[in-house]
Amino acid sequence: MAVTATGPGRRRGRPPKAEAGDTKGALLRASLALFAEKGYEGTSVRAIAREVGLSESVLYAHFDGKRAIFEAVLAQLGPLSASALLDGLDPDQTDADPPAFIRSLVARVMDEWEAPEARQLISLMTQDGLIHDPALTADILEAIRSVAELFAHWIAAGHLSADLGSPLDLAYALLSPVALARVLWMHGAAQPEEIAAARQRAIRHAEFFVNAVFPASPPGSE
Amino acid sequence: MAVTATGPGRRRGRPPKAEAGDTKGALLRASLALFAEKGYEGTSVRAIAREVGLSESVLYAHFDGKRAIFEAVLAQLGPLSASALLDGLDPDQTDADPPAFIRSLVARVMDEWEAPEARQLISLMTQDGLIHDPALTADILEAIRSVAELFAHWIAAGHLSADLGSPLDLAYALLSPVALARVLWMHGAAQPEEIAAARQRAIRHAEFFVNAVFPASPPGSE
DNA sequence: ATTATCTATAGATCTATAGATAATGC
DNA sequence: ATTATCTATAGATCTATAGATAATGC
Repeated sequence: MAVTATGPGRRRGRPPKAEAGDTKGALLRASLALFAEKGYEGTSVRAIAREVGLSESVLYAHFDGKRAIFEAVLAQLGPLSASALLDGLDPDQTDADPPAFIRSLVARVMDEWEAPEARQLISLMTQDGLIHDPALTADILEAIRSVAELFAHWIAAGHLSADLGSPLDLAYALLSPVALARVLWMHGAAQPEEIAAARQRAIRHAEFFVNAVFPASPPGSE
Repeated sequence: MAVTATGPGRRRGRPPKAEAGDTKGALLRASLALFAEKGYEGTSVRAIAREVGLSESVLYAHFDGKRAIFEAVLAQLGPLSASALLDGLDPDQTDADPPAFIRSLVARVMDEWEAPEARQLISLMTQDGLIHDPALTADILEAIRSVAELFAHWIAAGHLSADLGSPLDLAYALLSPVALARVLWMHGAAQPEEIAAARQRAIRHAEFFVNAVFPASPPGSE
């Protein structure tokens, strides 16, 4: 009924250099968007090809098959996910004002998670059971552990009491509400208000945490 | 090659009452398990039928189609999900010892979430983007709000300081780490150790929270 | 010669329906 | 007559491959 492929599509052989374009990159981007929206099984090779405006078989020229492009999408996002919470961290600076450090840490991760690719990654994970992949939850625990070390350091330096809980307890109490805000609201199709609300939730949590954990810290001192 | 349907399967017409069984219930249970494991698109009507040991078309006798059985599965689990956090709550008792109430609340929800159906529900949600359904996140916020009222009450009654954050901040700080433990580790295929670890995380968090929020509460006083 | 696209198609699988058959309950 | 099952099949869709075609780069 509808003229799906308007006209003859495209000339038959290799396209002239002028209109070449980054087909492989386009396939990856389109695949991420579709897998994030519809899940792995819900996305057909045909749909990916249609999205980039090429024939289905072009995917097989660039990848071994459907599974291979899914894995290429994940591999491409792996580094983004590992973008360490604590990269380029100056120990002296963290000691100067732990509450300020915590506030800026949370603000920074929420910034990162706002990017479309980061949000599509969340949708991908909550679309295909990836969120229950032991490798992933191990990564999450690893991130929490690295922040736990920071708390251990602060306790040793006398910035905060050891009576509230272990460093891991503290790190989990700080980070898991931020992570839940990400999982629930920072998904691929999230509207700007949803994203803003998630950010607000995380920021407010950081504020609560600082109030509850650090003795007498002035809330808006910086 | 393999003799998939051994022999003629089953006699042709309506089965005698003796071997009747709860076909509809069996279809729902099998569907929940498969949707939770493989997702909606990853599950075929054929697979569901094979799981209950009947022909594919029997599903169409009980449901309008694949989508209809998915929705029936969800409808069946709705009440379980809404199993209110605070059902049958005695205001006097909650006032007597808020820390004890919080500890038992967290222990209680972790008990509920340990049930196979509750875990399959989590897998279902993280398999099909349901976790981003506005209706669901609204439900979650509603549960948090109901606990926030409790905190408001405790603040008014002088059990805790109003300086740490709003009642909603407190409720989110208490519940979201428990919810994240559920989402990450209390899935359909979770091993006993994983479930135990999630439970432990939640319990430890409750302990931390009580320590951080209530002035000088004896940890193991009950 | 190689690369990047195309068309055409094989073969599998999927949802859904039609129609047969046998037990049940009135 | 109604209900619960079966077999058979239609028609859609899916992944993947084969082989043609045209531009590129040596």
